[in-house]
Amino acid sequence: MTNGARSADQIYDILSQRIAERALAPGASLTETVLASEFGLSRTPVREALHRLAGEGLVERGARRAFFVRRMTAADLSDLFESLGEIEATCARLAALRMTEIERDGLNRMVTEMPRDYARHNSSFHAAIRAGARNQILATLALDLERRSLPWRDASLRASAARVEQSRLEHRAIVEAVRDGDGSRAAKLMRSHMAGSLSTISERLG
Amino acid sequence: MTNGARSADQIYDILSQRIAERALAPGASLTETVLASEFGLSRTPVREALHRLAGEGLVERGARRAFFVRRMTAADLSDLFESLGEIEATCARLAALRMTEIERDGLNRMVTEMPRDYARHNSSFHAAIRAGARNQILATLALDLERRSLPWRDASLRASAARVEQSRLEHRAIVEAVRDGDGSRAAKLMRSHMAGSLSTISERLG
DNA sequence: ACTATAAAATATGTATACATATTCTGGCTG
DNA sequence: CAGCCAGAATATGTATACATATTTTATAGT
Repeated sequence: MTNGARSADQIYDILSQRIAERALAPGASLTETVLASEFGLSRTPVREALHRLAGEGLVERGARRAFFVRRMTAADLSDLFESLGEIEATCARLAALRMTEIERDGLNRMVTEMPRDYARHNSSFHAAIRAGARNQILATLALDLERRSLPWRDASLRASAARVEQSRLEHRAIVEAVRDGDGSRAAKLMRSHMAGSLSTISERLG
Repeated sequence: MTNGARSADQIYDILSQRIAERALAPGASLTETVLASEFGLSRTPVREALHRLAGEGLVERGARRAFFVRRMTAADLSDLFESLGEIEATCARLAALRMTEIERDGLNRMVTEMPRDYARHNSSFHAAIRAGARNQILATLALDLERRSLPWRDASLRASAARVEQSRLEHRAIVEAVRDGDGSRAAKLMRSHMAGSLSTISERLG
């Protein structure tokens, strides 16, 4: 995620990360010339990075066509989180139909062991499901939406120990459905798992 | 779809359409300088359009980082069509849960009348379902994937009268499920409807 | 003839200057 | 004082020149 020979790619990665971490807050302005001098480059690669971010919905344009970090309404956020949940659910359904026995066993081992780093574990779990779905495009869409949703997640909720335990239980239930080859149950469980994991930030919507 | 004040947008629209119509065949090279002189513009807006097309997967890069119209393997096509089908199915499920009575009645009228222009009718039908799903992001994803799949559809199949009649029946069944508020049935029917409508071109994959 | 190597060709990557469009500001006018 | 019009300010849009990277081609040596 962090490399690309071209300066434009590096700028894209850096800005993308800053937005995800909210080092660049929603509504912050991103002007080509300012960024160019900050990075010690010309406007050209900065411009390319900004257009790319705009195409992915992380950045918007307003007066004087200036770029700024996207502000989202509650409805926008709801749509975004729901979309991500639906796509992950679709992947779970397909994974239930398509994973090999070996993959199913691996997935099962993953959720029965006690994870040390939950964030990492969670990421691996979802990656395994997406891989099991055998559809590169759906996997890419899920990753894009996830990145797009990062600046809007409620970090405090993620950290909660109770929430982590709850998530572990949900993961296990999903894996059980996958092992049974029960696609629609896997999808349903994944949908509600995502709905619970993703939570909007009610205050300061941008 | 055809307007945008900026030259870069116009170039994007034109190239996008040419690729969809296969006026630019898969594998055709798109060099910035050639296109620039063809459009009577400089490389800058052409460059922007090409990068945007590349980001959407219509165009790829190869030797010398040159751009060319994307070639797809059978597996790529299968993933693309499946993704589109799954997202439309998701929209159908949500529409079954969320459409108003008025919308359901409108949808029902749409599929009981005999359409004069089937392509137009089909497009309206899917648009209505997407609108009923009440999720702007899913709707946009569906439109993007549809545009991306256009160059690869088998036109001969679409024209078939038998196929049109079959589609009409499938539309009616979907509407029935939507009217019943039966989301999972609507999704299932939409999924198989899409699988039947979209067909890969086995010869000349690019 | 074949291989290695260096130079040319070719396409994009980047920098910079200028064009254009839109907002903001200030002063004029009613 | 309100409203409007002109011009400055500001940000992106476009054009063009130059840099860089990679592939092709030509050539020399064995």
